[in-house]
Amino acid sequence: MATIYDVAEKSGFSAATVSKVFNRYQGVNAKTKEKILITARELGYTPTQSAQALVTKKSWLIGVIFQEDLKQGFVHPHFSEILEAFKSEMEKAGYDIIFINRNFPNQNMRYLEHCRYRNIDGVLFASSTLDIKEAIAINNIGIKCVSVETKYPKIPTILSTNYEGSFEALKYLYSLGHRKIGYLGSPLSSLSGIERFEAYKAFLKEFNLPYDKKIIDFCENYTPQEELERASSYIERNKNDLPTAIFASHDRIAITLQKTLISKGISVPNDISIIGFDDIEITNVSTPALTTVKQFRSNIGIKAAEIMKDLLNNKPIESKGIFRINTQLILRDSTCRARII
Amino acid sequence: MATIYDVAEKSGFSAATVSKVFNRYQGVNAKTKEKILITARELGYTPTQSAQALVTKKSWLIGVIFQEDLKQGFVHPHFSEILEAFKSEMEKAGYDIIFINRNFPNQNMRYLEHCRYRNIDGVLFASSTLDIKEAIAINNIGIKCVSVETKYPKIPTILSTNYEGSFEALKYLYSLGHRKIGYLGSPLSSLSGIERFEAYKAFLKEFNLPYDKKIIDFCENYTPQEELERASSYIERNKNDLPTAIFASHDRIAITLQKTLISKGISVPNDISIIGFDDIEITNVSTPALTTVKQFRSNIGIKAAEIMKDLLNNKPIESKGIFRINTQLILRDSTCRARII
DNA sequence: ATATTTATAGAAATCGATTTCGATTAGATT
DNA sequence: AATCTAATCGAAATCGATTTCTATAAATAT
Repeated sequence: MATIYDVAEKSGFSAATVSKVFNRYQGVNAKTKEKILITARELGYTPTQSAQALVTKKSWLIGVIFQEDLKQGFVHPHFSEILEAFKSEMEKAGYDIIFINRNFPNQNMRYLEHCRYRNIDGVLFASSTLDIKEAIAINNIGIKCVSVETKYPKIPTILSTNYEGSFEALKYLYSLGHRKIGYLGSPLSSLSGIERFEAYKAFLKEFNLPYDKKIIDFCENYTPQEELERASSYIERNKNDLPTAIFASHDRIAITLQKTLISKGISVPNDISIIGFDDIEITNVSTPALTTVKQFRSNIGIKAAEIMKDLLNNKPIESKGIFRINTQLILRDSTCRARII
Repeated sequence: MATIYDVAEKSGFSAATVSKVFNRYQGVNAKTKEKILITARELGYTPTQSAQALVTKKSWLIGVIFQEDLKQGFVHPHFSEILEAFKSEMEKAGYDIIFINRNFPNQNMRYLEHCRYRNIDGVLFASSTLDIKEAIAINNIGIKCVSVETKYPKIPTILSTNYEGSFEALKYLYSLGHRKIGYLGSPLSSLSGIERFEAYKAFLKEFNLPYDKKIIDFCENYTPQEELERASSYIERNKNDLPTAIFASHDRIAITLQKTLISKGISVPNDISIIGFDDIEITNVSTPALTTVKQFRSNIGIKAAEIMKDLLNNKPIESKGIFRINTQLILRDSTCRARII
């Protein structure tokens, strides 16, 4: 592999001048520049990041800390789309994405160490299980941090309008005549889970509907197995007096609920209307297609990238708090007017 | 950030000795080692990869060249799962994954240059649109290469048993009494597409069935729009004399076909049986659930990682040809016995 | 013709590691 | 006590870039 010295020698100039050409300094003669560029091409020379990083202290690397616990990684229908948009935006600015993990063989490397090892410029948190202390530690050594889904102190976070989106969905059910509306939801350990449930409680209050524990349930984690069990037990518990509508606070459990209902001979939406949250791909494939609150995942990723770039360029950002991305209620076939009893 | 010299100074030893401790040399006194390790911990020292790479010529970085054209990236249901398994295996061995892209702002960087820039140790090709020349060029500068889906000269490739899997699916349809079996498929530009269609042709020959152009069609690319158009025109063209079964050579078009049929009042599987290929998540959500040939994506990724590790360790590998991963026919609800006419 | 700017290029130090090879020391052997 | 060995450690070169500051040459002004 050709180095800067090879280019210097062959072109007849010094390494310093070659470097200047590649870093677009002014003060290099046009002919010199051209000659250097030509020999660089001839030799197939590209500056090496490792060597650059040593002196510039910049790796042009953005770490992503991903939910490792679910073993889903890229396959996660929500995060993967956010990440794709984030990656694409950051790449346009010259950054590469790398995944920060903790399974280093030689040493018991934690996230922080991995960041140091790679000289990471910035980190995107896309995990709901990361220890707060670890996030703070990473932020504290000067690495620029942005988060999606989870809020850490002093780290800007992008979130959908969970509250407003949920409220709108519930009002829609109300407008269809539903008065007994159940809730089956995400773990309350996640911020989104909390916000969506807050909306449910506020909705009940505003419309003078009773808070009925029997028709409210939560998962404790995001595993499909548990979701299936919760959906089954939910139906079992209420089989004699089912709600006419259920707000399921994320799509996968909504679909599971819907399938379980149908398998028990309960019609969706005729017997019971269902609204989910997320608008992941399968909502369109399920029968009936699921009415849901769409999250604009690309926008979340793009916004995260914008903030990250501002941080990296030391531009002032609006706040270190929460940035909201709008949601949208998507009407499909899993909801209809409540039957008059 | 603490450097090796900080550790050296504070511990009272030289940088050379500190380095030896971190690189598990023999020939360092146990007490010395302990003292150095302790001060390293106190100072929060982690060796910096950029500096290591400069002398060791090893980046511990594996590049992934991904299908950029579809703009799907991580969201791709097939590649993302392969990639997840590959990444996980490589990380266990101490490598990090990075995405090789071609949109560098400062220079018109191509894949090869990006690899040089990052000093990549190995590359996984997971793209069906990469120019062969670019792949060869990367391989030629000594970067270890492995590919999935697409075969490049001298680069080991992992592929599912497309032929056998397709053949088995077709034989299954035959065993259900189907004699007029259509084919709606992937672009013939992809190796998988070719192999699946080869199986179809061989099947027709072996069972003495006619090759009927009217019930055979291919997409030219993988866009959902085109798939919808093809599915519609396929049905339109054959509406007076539909096949009793169709082998759709990837799941998404199978689902599209199925939905289109149902929307026209044609029952799946009663009027027409459908088998797909891939077993992506949505096959289970669609109604009826899709019978399909499952690809073991994790196994593909794991195998790719194994070969990559062997290459990186300069172990001899079995071949530079194609490694096959078995498929499995998954029976669901989109197939049934042909009606007796 | 001389003095003064202005452009341009390079010498050398530096970044943070690794690695070779020689120096030193302690321990064993005679 | 002298010699030899083995263990341990460090000086210094090196990797491939960047960046500062100085030197030189050319252009301009006096």
